[in-house]
Amino acid sequence: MNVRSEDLTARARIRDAAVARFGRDGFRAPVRAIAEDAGVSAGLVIHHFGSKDALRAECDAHVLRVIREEKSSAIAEKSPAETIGMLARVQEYAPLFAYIVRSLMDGGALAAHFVDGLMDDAADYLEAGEAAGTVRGSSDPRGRARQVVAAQVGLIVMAQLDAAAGRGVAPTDDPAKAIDELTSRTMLAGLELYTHGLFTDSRYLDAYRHFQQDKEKS
Amino acid sequence: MNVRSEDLTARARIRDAAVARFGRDGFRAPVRAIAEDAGVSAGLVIHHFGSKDALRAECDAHVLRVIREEKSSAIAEKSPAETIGMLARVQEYAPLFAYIVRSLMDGGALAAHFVDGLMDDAADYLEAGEAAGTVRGSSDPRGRARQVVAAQVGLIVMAQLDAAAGRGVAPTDDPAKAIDELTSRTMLAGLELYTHGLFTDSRYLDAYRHFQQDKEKS
DNA sequence: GCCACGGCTGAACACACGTTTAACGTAGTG
DNA sequence: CACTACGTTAAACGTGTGTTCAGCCGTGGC
Repeated sequence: MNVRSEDLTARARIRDAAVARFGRDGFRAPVRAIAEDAGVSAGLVIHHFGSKDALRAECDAHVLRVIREEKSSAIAEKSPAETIGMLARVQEYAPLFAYIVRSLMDGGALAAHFVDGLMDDAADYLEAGEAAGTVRGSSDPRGRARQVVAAQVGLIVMAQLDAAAGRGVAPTDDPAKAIDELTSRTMLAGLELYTHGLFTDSRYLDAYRHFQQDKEKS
Repeated sequence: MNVRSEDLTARARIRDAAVARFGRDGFRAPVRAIAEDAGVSAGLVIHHFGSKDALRAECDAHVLRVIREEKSSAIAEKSPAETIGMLARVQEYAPLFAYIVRSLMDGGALAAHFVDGLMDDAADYLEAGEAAGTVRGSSDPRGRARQVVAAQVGLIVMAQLDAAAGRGVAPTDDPAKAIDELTSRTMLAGLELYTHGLFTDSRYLDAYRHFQQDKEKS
């Protein structure tokens, strides 16, 4: 955690450099750039990992491992929003967050695992909320968890887009600042939405339920 | 719209082939593949557009143009969900949708414009709903629109991730089917969320409001 | 009929990468 | 000391890919 890069074995230094590079520049970042960051030759990178793809797989595994450690170390009373916010806020984890965002937008395997984890967390958290009486019941808890996580994922992707269009900070550049911008811009609306809902009555919901029933009959 | 590819000028054929290829395989698709799809040589692609990047810019412009036409031709009474659903359902527009999704995950400039458009639509739609009494008031209409669009964007991205992980259909492969899968899996939960909200009371919202007030004082 | 021109092609070029290879140095071991 | 093993490097290799080039072909104008 708090070891200096000098203390790490070359293999670990390459891995960390790769995570940082991939996070900042995306997965098209050249092996040579990663090697330079780690202070080694490009050949050594291949020597240790076999190929660039294998290096990326190792990065995936490493990121996933750190996430799991972080998760298990924190008692499971955190909300998914806090999980994300925490990951981004702690400056030490900024490279990890950037890497995850990249993986998200690349459609990588890690991203699928990551959102699965987010959904599990969200489902647990919502269930706990139900038990505590702060969260409403749902006829589709899994779908609701997906919905909640999707909103977070979408906000991150949109923040990345805004940054590419010259507005705001990219989550892959300065995760902490990006998350701050993001929450300050949508937190109020989001909480209002989650507190009062969007519609004034249940006619849309009823309409969909009837539509579903008709569908089953046919 | 309904012209056969034979009738199009080579330039237009290349453009259409590029949109389709980019949508299916992503922007790393080789120029030669696009050329082959269009039945021309790779050189001609460059001859007409100057460079691959310029070709992509042209594709962006074209997609944006078609979207605008489609939008203006439809009276502005459609919900954002319907806009997306319609885009994907109409099989003719499937390549466009795939292209947009790719642009979304690539962080392209088009994607930023596209979500801007979605947000404008959502804001209009919600405002109309407010006027009609079916949608609640909001203290941050813009933020709410962003929130609603983010949920949609997130669901699309997550569908793409699921497909990459071997679950479900990729929006870039079969947009119509992917959207169907997606709605069947989250529509009920989403409508419940938008109808009743997530929380049983306003304590989270109140807490955030107080937090904001305290922040302003200091 | 001939000329010019623009659409078009196939081959060649240039470059950026991932990967391979041969060699070097150094630490540990008999 | 010799020898092996391993971490490491610089240079070379091969390939995929964007782009350029020289020329072909058909069409319209004089």
